[in-house]
Amino acid sequence: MADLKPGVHQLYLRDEELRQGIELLFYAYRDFTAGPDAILAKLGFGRAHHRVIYFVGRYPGIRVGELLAILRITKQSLSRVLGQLLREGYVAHKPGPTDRRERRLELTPTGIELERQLTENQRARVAAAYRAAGAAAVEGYKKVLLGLIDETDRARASGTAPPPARGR
Amino acid sequence: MADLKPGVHQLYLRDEELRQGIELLFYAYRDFTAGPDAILAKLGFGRAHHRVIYFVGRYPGIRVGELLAILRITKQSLSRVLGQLLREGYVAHKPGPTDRRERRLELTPTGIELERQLTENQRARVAAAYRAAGAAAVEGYKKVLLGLIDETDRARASGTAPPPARGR
DNA sequence: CAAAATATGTCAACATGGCTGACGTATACC
DNA sequence: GGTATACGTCAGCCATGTTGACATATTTTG
Repeated sequence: MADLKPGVHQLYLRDEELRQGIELLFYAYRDFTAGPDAILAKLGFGRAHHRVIYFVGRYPGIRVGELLAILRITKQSLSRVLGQLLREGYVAHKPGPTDRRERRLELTPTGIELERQLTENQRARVAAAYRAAGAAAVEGYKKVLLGLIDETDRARASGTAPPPARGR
Repeated sequence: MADLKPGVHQLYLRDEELRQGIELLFYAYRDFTAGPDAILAKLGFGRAHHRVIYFVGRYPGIRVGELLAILRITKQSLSRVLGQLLREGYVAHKPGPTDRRERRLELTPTGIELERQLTENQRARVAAAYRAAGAAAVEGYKKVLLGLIDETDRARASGTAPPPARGR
């Protein structure tokens, strides 16, 4: 019963370590989305609306196709929420400057206000976690998360890619 | 156009920094769940089934109520997926050792095999990210994620809490 | 022991947000 | 002038969350 072989022991540690990495992500995401969800529910919106508002706010002038690539959902799914946001005046669109087939999206003042309110919640949570963990930990956090992201999207996620709506 | 006031500049950096922290979580979660989702789809299961299988595998003998607390969903929602998993032979239950109202859940051999298959995908992803980032970064990753989790669940998420199904 | 509390399940109805497939329109490009 | 592209829409399906009400078995408590 004593003295497990080191190989076995290491395997156990490794599994525990990896499972913890998995679970932390689950719990963090679960709690991270809870705040905005509550605000959205009052407006008759859902998490999908938040994502659209967030990224349109983040990249004003973004094209529909770029939004689809970021969210990784179908245009029909996007259409439902984006249509609502357009009709209810949170998002506006105008034709692209050179290619008039494009719809360049941006937040209206109402949309900006909602975005601020929603994201403030998450920003505060991240800020608190950063403060508690320290600058070195933050670097590690970013490094590991970046490694979890599909290689094709790492540039975008790390902010080293040019913003989507460059050619305005 | 030159020389922004330091206050303004810092505010900008801070916002960028926090937004990046938010987005990394979004992208990582998006890509992290994609692999298992594909496997599950073939079996007619969804992400919810994975979560149940995962945590039952993680804590054999877990009670239904504990599972609800971890997942933060209603018993009706859980019932749907758990019922399927029970009927299709991935999960089994037996009465609690002292309190026979309880249903202690565990994976069947079939369930264990599916769990392995699903989680292996994520374990590999985490392992690769850990390897690429280094041990120090991993510490930071854990520290920050832990700070993002509701305080009530930090002990559980960090593995410092006793496993739910202790009294077997 | 009877009553209350607890652990769990179930039925029914509804909302959100994914998906596929098919088809339509406007604009750009060769 | 024909093809490709950016985007939209209609219709229907599925997974998974919700609320509310009620049922059953078992434990705890006065």
